[in-house]
Amino acid sequence: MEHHLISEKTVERLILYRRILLTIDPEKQKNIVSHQLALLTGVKSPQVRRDLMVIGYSGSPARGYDISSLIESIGHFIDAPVKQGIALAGVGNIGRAIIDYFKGRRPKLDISAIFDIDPEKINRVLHGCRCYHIDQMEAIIRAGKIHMGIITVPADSAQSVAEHMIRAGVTGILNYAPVKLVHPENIHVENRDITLVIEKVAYFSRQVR
Amino acid sequence: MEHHLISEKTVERLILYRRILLTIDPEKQKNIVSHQLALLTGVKSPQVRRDLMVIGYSGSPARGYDISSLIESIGHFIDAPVKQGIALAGVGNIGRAIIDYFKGRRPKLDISAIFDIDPEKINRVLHGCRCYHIDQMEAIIRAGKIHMGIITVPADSAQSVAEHMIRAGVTGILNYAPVKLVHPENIHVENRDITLVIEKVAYFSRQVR
DNA sequence: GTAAGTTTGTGAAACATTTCACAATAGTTG
DNA sequence: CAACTATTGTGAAATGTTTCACAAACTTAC
Ligand SMILES: NC(=O)c1ccc[n+]([C@@H]2O[C@H](COP(=O)([O-])OP(=O)(O)OC[C@H]3O[C@@H](n4cnc5c(N)ncnc54)[C@H](O)[C@@H]3O)[C@@H](O)[C@H]2O)c1
Ligand SMILES: NC(=O)c1ccc[n+]([C@@H]2O[C@H](COP(=O)([O-])OP(=O)(O)OC[C@H]3O[C@@H](n4cnc5c(N)ncnc54)[C@H](O)[C@@H]3O)[C@@H](O)[C@H]2O)c1
Repeated sequence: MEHHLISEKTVERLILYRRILLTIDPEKQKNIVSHQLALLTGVKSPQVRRDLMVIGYSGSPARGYDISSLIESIGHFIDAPVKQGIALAGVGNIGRAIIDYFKGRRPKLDISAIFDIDPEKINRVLHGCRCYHIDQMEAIIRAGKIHMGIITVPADSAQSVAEHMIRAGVTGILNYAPVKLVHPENIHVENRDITLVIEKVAYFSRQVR
Repeated sequence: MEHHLISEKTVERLILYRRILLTIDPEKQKNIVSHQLALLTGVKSPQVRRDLMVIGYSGSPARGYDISSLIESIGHFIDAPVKQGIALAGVGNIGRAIIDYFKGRRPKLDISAIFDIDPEKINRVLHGCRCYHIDQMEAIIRAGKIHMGIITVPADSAQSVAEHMIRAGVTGILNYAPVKLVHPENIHVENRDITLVIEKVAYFSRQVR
């Protein structure tokens, strides 16, 4: 299978398509046409067709796409072949919200190791996940063959936590701290800076009027 | 003033530039060259220059940009002329994390009205903000001339909450619920879907190896 | 005061992504 | 089974974004 030249945007949309397709009752509807999937996801229909072309999925003219096999094809493309563990550092407000919310939501992904420095949290089990001291992180990530990390520590610890994660073999990081992480360019880093996005939406809310 | 043709990406970067510039001690450094700002923010230097060109800010050859006047120029461009109120609906895990975290962080932006349906929360003051029943939202948004909303309610209430917000005059929405909101196209909607971004980073973490 | 050394500002090129538009194709109907 | 309809798959165009590359401009040093 040949997936390297696929854009981030396409990956995001594929994930979105699957999410929407999963909400459709398979008893009620077996097929979907590009125009309807477009409507449900807020993209244009040629875009939907192009994205599905990218993963080599073919529909049928005049009948559209078979929902269940499309879900499966997207899964083949997007999902890990086996369950993939995720490490999370910083069990504070957002850290806890994410752990709580994400638990059990994607069958192939699991926040399987969480870390903090607060003695109150260490060794306690939160949402079914035991919290370890950050000093144990490298060893546990290595042992668990974990390749993705979520950073929800305060800004001034984020770079150091990222370096430990990368040293232990993490290749994808989701960073909630409002700092630009310095990292090797082969590491995928996604920043979710809440202050930044609030400012952005505030800006556009004023342009619109 | 002429700002309509400015791209979302440029706006995001401008906000980022300002954030970084604000961390520089004005006693120690008065000027900055595009190359350094690029390094600190992780973009390329021609991109920095182009972005500043877009807002009509000029530097000086051989000396770069004056940090304090650049901060001010970005502020002129990005910030509301007066303090702008923000409404937040759904005072649960992420809702509370955002309220708590954002309080006082941007001088021109204030989460000034929060809403829920849980009787335990209504009329209580959380992080200095009184929580009202969602039924009062339209009236309060209208009265407060609020133009931006944050949605952190469960997925099945998100569309209805969005419609109330829009009806009351909101033109920009930051949506954390994992649903595609249906909305008039002049409304700016930004989706922050945590499950989606976790899946995305997990995907790329596997491509990288 | 001029030469050397930087850095900006920006047209133009390169690259990326989206959208158009239509031939090919499958299904449906009489 | 032929005509009609609807939808796919996809080259090509359009649009959007980033990067290059270099003249013009300012600073510094001698
Ligand atoms: N809450 C939000 O909505 C929000 C929004 C934007 C950004 N952020 C960012 O996310 C991060 C966390 O925010 P929060 O509100 O959850 O903060 P928080 O203070 O509630 O949680 C931080 C947690 O990290 C732990 N910690 C501190 N240093 C650590 C280290 N070196 N290693 C491991 N754990 C460590 C603390 O003990 C605490 O449990 C911060 O960087 C913050 O800027 C939060
Ligand atoms: N916690 C996360 O990390 C996370 C991640 C991704 C998405 N989300 C999404 O964010 C939303 C909130 O998540 P959460 O974890 O904070 O959930 P939560 O259950 O902790 O909070 C939801 C809050 O909304 C209130 N609410 C319910 N219906 C309402 C209505 N009609 N009007 C106003 N308030 C109402 C509830 O009383 C509760 O206080 C959900 O849509 C969830 O899917 C959360």
